[in-house]
Amino acid sequence: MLEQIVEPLLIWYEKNKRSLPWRDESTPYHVWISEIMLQQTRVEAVKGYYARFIEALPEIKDLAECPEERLLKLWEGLGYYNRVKNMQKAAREVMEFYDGKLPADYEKLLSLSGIGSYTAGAVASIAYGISKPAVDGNVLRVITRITENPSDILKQSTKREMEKNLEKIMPVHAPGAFNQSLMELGATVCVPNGMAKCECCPVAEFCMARAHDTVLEYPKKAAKKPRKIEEKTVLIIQNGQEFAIQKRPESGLLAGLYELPNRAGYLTREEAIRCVEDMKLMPVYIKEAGSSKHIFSHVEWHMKGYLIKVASTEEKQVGELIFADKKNSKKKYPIPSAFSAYRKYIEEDF
DNA sequence: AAATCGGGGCG
DNA sequence: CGCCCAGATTT
Repeated sequence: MLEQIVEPLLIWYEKNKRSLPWRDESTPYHVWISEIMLQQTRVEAVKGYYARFIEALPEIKDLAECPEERLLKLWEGLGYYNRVKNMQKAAREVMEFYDGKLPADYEKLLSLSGIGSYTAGAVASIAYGISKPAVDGNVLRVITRITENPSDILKQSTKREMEKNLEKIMPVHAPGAFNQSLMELGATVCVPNGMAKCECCPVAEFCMARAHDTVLEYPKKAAKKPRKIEEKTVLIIQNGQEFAIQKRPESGLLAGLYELPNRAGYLTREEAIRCVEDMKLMPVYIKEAGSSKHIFSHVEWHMKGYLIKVASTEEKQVGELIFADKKNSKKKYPIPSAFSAYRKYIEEDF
């Protein structure tokens, strides 16, 4: 039954596919980089990062050898930073075990760091013409609508089932185009939030949800839990033309990136001053620097800031703190956008 | 199976 | 403000 969608989708895709940077030269490396960047990230957001990344690191070898600081800087703002760390780890595995070339084998791809069933399927099918599905959120939405499948698409079991079923109908002559046609349809026609453009859909005649007018009910998803809220006090510590930053832990949220010094909870002025003194610095001025909020997937930071000037010191490093120059710090240190509300205090024009 | 891990765009 | 995005890994 579902097999009926294959030919219409391939024909539709050939005529309607968007021109995207990573479709110009679908080398395995290019497909890989784009697929990792596109995980949980919109096409429009990826475009700029992709071009810059390929230019900076044109080959797997370059990625394998890139210093972490530079790598994180190339990724700054894309989020999910483990993606790029795993990618480098995989690049090193490829250099060591596969002669610097991504293996043309689904299981071997799957074994590399950061490559799960979706990315393995995407690289295998698009770059190597291997007949494996690539099931992402688009595909889950499209197929559950066509088949009126009531399964919760957030469950791993649903995704596995979908992969099993799609594998049966994969066209061996064009697996990459077929996978991309499903994603393209999901991204441009069978879009989420009740905005589906069924009048443009090449497979509308096969769509059960369309027939029964239940498109709005799919895909089914379990309700998600509310985010945890964390209150923080951000300290903008100024030493002449320098300000203090520190490196975050190597694991967990925003691992390995740089941040403004901060403490849990909302501190009073006195507590903030005391806090800076405990860093072996001498505060000479304090002013409130406003509130801000940053929302992550599963936690919210509610922040209040203090701008604190300290008595001049020549030290560049005081305990955990690094005093960075206003001019070059922006180029050098990856500082996530969670702190963007306070960025103005630490940049040149302030 | 559930929790963790970013950031931005859009209704 | 909540939803969703060409998901993977850890617990």
